[in-house]
Amino acid sequence: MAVDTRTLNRVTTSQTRQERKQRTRQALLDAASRPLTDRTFAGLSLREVTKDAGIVPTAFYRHFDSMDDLGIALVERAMRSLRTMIREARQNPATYDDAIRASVHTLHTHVRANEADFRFLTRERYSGTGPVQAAIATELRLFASELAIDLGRFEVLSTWSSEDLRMMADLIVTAMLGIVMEMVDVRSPDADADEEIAAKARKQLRLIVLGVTSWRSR
Amino acid sequence: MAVDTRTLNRVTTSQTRQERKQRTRQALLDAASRPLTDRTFAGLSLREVTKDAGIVPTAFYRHFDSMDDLGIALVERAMRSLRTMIREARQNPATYDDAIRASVHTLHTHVRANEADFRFLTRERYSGTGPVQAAIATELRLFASELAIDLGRFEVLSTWSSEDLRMMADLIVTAMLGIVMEMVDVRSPDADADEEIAAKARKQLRLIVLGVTSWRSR
DNA sequence: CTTGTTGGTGTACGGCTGTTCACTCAAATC
DNA sequence: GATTTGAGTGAACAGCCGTACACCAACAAG
Repeated sequence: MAVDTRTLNRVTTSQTRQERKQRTRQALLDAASRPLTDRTFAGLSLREVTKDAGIVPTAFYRHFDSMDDLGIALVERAMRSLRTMIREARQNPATYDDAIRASVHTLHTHVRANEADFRFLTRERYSGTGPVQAAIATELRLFASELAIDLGRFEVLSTWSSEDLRMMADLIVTAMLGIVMEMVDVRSPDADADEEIAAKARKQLRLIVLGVTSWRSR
Repeated sequence: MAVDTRTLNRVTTSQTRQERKQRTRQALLDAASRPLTDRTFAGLSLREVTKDAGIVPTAFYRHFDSMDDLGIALVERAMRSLRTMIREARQNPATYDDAIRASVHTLHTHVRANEADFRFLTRERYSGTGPVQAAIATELRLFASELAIDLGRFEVLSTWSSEDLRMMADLIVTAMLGIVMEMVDVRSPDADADEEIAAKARKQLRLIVLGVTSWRSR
């Protein structure tokens, strides 16, 4: 279970100081990620994390100021997953129905490939107040803004006010985060259950997009 | 800050045993509710709650088997708030646009009147695994089912499959829980900010409803 | 080759945690 | 009026928590 970094470091000779430090830093992040499947970040203890990372509690401070500091590092890592996904989804600006199909497929693939990151984001998003939640809120707001800009590029939406575009983007983000939660909370994820959730996602997006076509602003 | 139940009980003479027990039970629930503004339920300790309730830690077990048990009692209390709201909203089966306006108004009023309950529900909903989250998930699923049935009574939706109705109900519930989160997370809630959020809620619902009118199932 | 830097160690502390146990004493029951 | 019941008490426990401190040993820089 617990990775013995000391042994690991001893056998792998001739590594620069920076390499070693980065390696244990990663070990700390990994050790913190693992239990988040069934517990909140707030429920982690510094001692537990350091033990799993294979270092002594006091050595923690060589890498992070506090657990909150580590938490923010986790947010950044998870957001990198999300941004990678968005970049891929942005590649194919097809028609609406194609875009929906492609987007949901991209979402599904990335969520399954980076379950831990997405679970972390969606779970921690609402869990009370704290630096971690603040960081997530900021990133997600930024993300919704970018989506609003993307939406504005569609012809039907070219006349919409930025406020309305933002409203629509928020609805989409909220709905899709709900979908992510469902995917990530399935106990034994099989292809059938996944397809069912994906179908639901497509329908919800289709419902929203259909609303757009018959929208008359104010 | 901390209510001294002992003193309180001493001055108020001649109370039956049941009354006294219920009174401290309530004190425990209240003491548990208070810190939930800025912390997760999982972050509460038995000792802290009993201290705030004015009893000794060991007396806790006279009322609840565990903190999780208390948590479930909190869920039940919060769901009573939600159900009261729904019952009121169900009273006025007006046309779509009126229904949206009335529903959002009802939502806004009840959330502001029972902030603690709604904050608890929306916050705890996603926070990891546990009996509390399971209880919330069950109640919310039940709630979405009822909404799906209500939706089916509208003429435009009479031909929809129950599966599609459920999909739509889930979208509405998710979107409105997002709205509740926004309301409940505003630091200093003034009328203007509230109206802005309410306007957003109305638009999102309108967008969804508009989608319905131009929906062609499969 | 010497010296300074630094990631990791081990001990120790005070404080908080859930739970046990034997107890009191007032209300409820007989 | 005597007896039972049960909510609340208070001391004690083993265990975990974050963090301060002095120390070591290996790498980096001079």
